[in-house]
This record gives sequence, C-alpha cells and structure tokens, in this order.
Amino acid sequence: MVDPQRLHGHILMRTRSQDVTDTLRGWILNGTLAAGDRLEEIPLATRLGVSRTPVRSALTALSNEGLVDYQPKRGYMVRQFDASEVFAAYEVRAAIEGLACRLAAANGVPADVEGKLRSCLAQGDRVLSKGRLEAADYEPYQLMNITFHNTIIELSGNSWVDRFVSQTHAVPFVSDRIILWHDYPVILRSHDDHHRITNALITGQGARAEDLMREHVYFAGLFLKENFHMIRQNPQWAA
Amino acid sequence: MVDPQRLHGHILMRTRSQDVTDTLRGWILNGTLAAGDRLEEIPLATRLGVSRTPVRSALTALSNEGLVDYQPKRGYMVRQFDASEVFAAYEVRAAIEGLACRLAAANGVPADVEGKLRSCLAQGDRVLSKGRLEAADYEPYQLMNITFHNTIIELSGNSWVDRFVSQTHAVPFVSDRIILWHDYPVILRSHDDHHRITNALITGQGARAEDLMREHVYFAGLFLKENFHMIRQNPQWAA
DNA sequence: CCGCCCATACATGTATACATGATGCCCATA
DNA sequence: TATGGGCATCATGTATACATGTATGGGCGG
Repeated sequence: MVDPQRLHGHILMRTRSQDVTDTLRGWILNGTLAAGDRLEEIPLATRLGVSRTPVRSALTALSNEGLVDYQPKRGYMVRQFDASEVFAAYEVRAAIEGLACRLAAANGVPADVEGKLRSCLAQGDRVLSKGRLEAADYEPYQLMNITFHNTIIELSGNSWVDRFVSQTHAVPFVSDRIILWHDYPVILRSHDDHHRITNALITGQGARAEDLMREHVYFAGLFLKENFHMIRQNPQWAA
Repeated sequence: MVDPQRLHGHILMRTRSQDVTDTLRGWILNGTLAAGDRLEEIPLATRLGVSRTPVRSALTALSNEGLVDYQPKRGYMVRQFDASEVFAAYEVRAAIEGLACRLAAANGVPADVEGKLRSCLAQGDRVLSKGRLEAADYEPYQLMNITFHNTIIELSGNSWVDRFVSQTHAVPFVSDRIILWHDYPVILRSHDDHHRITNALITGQGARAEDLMREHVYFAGLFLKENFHMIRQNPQWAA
C-alpha cells in the first residue's frame, strides 16, 4: 500500500478537521461517546480546544460514514446500532470478503503474499498451541487477524471491496478488532478456517476460498449476535 | 420507506449545503464537471451564488462519497474512474445484490411486493414486445429497472445492502440509470433474468435467485466494460 | 387543570476575515 | 542553458460574527 502521507514528494498536511474526525470516531467506537448522545458543536469545540469549524467538518464526515445521525438545524447524535444491524453488516461483509477470496484466487498469489499469509498462520498457530488464551496474546492475535484479512482484500485488487469492508469496520462491534476471547474452541476453529482459506487461495480454488470465507465471516457475526447483550454490558470482554 | 422529509411532525429543513452537494453531484454525474477538473471553492461559490462554507461542506461530503479526490491544502478534484474501476464496482454490486436476493427469498415475498415485481415484469414485457427499442421507451424502462432492483434490495431488509449499492450507483456509468440501448437482444435477455429472479424469489429458491442476480449484474458490468470507450466518447448512447 | 400559543433562548447554518501552507515565477549560480 | 533557492501570490484551513430555524417554558384561554 502506498504511504498516504507521501505523494508527489510532498508530506501531506494533517488538518485539524481530520484530527478531530479521528478523535471523535475513536470516542464513539470506544464508548466514550455513547449511542444516543447528542453531539453539540460548541461543547465539543471547547473540549477539543478548536473552533466550531473543524468540529462541524468532522461531524459531517462522521455523518457520511454513518456513525452519527444528522438532521438539519437539529444537530448530530451518536447513532444507535442494534444487534440486527450489526449482524446485517456481517452478512454483507461475508459476501464481500467472499468475493475478495474469489478474485484473489483468480489473480493468483505472488510468493511474497503467500509468505505473508503463511506467517499469519504460523503466528496464530503459536498463540493457540498453548491450549488457552492469555491476555498478552490478545493484541498480537488481533493484529495477525487484521493483517490476514487485509492481505486478501488487497490481493483482490478491487478498491470497492476495500472501501466497503472498511466502512463496516467503522461500526461499534463490527470489526476484526473485536474478538470474543471467552471461547477458545471458537477461535481455534476460526484460525483453522484461515488455514483452509490460505490453502484454497494458493491452489487457485476460488469458489472454495469464497465459500470458506463467507462462512468464516458469517459465523463471526452469528457468534457476536448471540453474545451481543453480554458484550454491550461488559465491553471489556471483547478487546 | 419513511418519508425523509418528515419526522416527528416536522418538515425537515433543506440547507444550502445539501442543495450544493446535490447540484455538484449532478454536475459530476452528468459530465458538466469532467473527470480531473479542479474544484475550486471560490469560483464554485460565485457560480452558485453562495459563500464558501456550503461549498466546502458539499466538497467534504462528495469526497466521503468517493466522487472527488481530496488532498489537504491542495484542494478537490473530480475523480477519474477508469474502466477497471467501474467494472470492479459491478463485481461488488453483483455480490451484494446477489446477497439481497438470498435474504429476500429467505424473508419471503409479501403479496404486495410480489405485485410490484410482477408489475415491473409486465411493463418490461410490454416495452420489449415490439421487437425493438424506441427512444420513448428508454425512460419508462429505466424507471422499471430501478424499481425492480430497489424492491428486492428493500425486501432484503439489510440496510447495508441498500447503502453500498447506493454508493456504487453514485459513480459515473455505474448505475441502473445507465442502459446501453443499441443491443436489443442483450436487454431482452436481461429482462428474462428479471422473470427468473422473480420466480426464484417467490418460490423461495434463495440460492437460485442469488446466482441469477449475480450473473445479471455481473454481465451488465461486462457488457459496459466492452463498450466503455464507445460510451465515454458518445455519452448520448447511454441514457 | 389541561392544552395551545407565542416569545425568548440557544444551537445550528452561513458569511466573511484572518492564518497558513502550496505553487510558480524569477533570478542567481554552476 | 539548466538547476535550485527564495519570494510573491493565491487557494485552502480556521476562527468568529451574524442569520435563522428549533425547542423550551410561561402565560392565556378553554
């Protein structure tokens, strides 16, 4: 991926609007701002030490991302996502990431990408070989999982796949960054999917890779749905 | 669908920012603003008779929609979509609308929705029964086609499907609004797909409906790709 | 006592002034 | 002549003042 900071030899500026957007998105995703909270421009501007302008810009952006609801002259509100909407996002993700696998298999897997995938597999194997999960393993495993999925998406060469999957990630609870740690066998099986998907990709079995990925993502959504209420109440159980 | 103009008994205001956004989007989609054109705030503001503020707001929104490229301190540019990117959008649309069919079939088709679909079929049959296409038929056929697809998307009950398909439509040339009229047999076959899809939906054949819709949309993309250069040069051939 | 209406307070929408970084020209120098 | 640095210009980023629609609360009528 091209470094988005550099282009034409210039170091692209980072504007306050972008910073504020990222900050507010973070606050929404990590729960600092709860669903239903009103987002008032002046208090936010004061809190962030900027004027209303970048705040308004950020709210517009977040509204376009779908994270906040907007009504003219009535302001912005942190959007409420219920379980069915979150699950619906996984359904779509399953279809799109399945497509990504099919395309990736058709494109063929270059040696360096194969190495990257195998490295993800090895890392997951290492973590899971202990027969249980420890807190220290959460973050590395998350990163591995993100890398694995992103690698395939990138390999698909379809920018829309990337764009839409990114959008589904920008929703509380819908993310590879969310993993439920309390059920070791589920994670074990999930990582076994990674093995089979990699195998299918490398051997050019596009349809098989697609089916595997669809189920892989779909089940993650199903599992999340079943545990949704629990997670809402105890966000620390997910990471 | 709920009337977005009304909520809580209020008639929602329309802001200049929204008007400007819609105007500029229109100018981009209909070619008034060509790919690669720089979008400068002050000239646009002058041209539209507003200040820079709503223009900036609109440009931010269009940037989030992906219609314009943005680089901090360097401004906005109408995005260039090449043939491969346009085709990539159809690939994704095919996967998502296929999913919509599967979900719709699983949900079951209420009588009124079935009536709507059958009415679309009948209208298409009527237009095509003449054995050729006349200019006067373009717009009704387009509207029928849009209605048909939207009905299924709505029936899927998955808001993300709706959202993502809408996003792919907001790209020059990727739209049910674009139909290539010069090849009657292709349209005839396309409408035959509509018949089979409806049949599959009503009889609850989710997998069949999905496969049919995937191919239906995929082929539209393929056909567009093959004729892309022609259309670029003669936009009037598409409608 | 309840409900409606209007006035006032306030948040958001818009315009504009000011700050800052990008672009391009000019000229000095190799 | 080609190249590179510095300065002027201008578009964009931000702050703030002003305009306008919304919502709350108190008073009036039923």
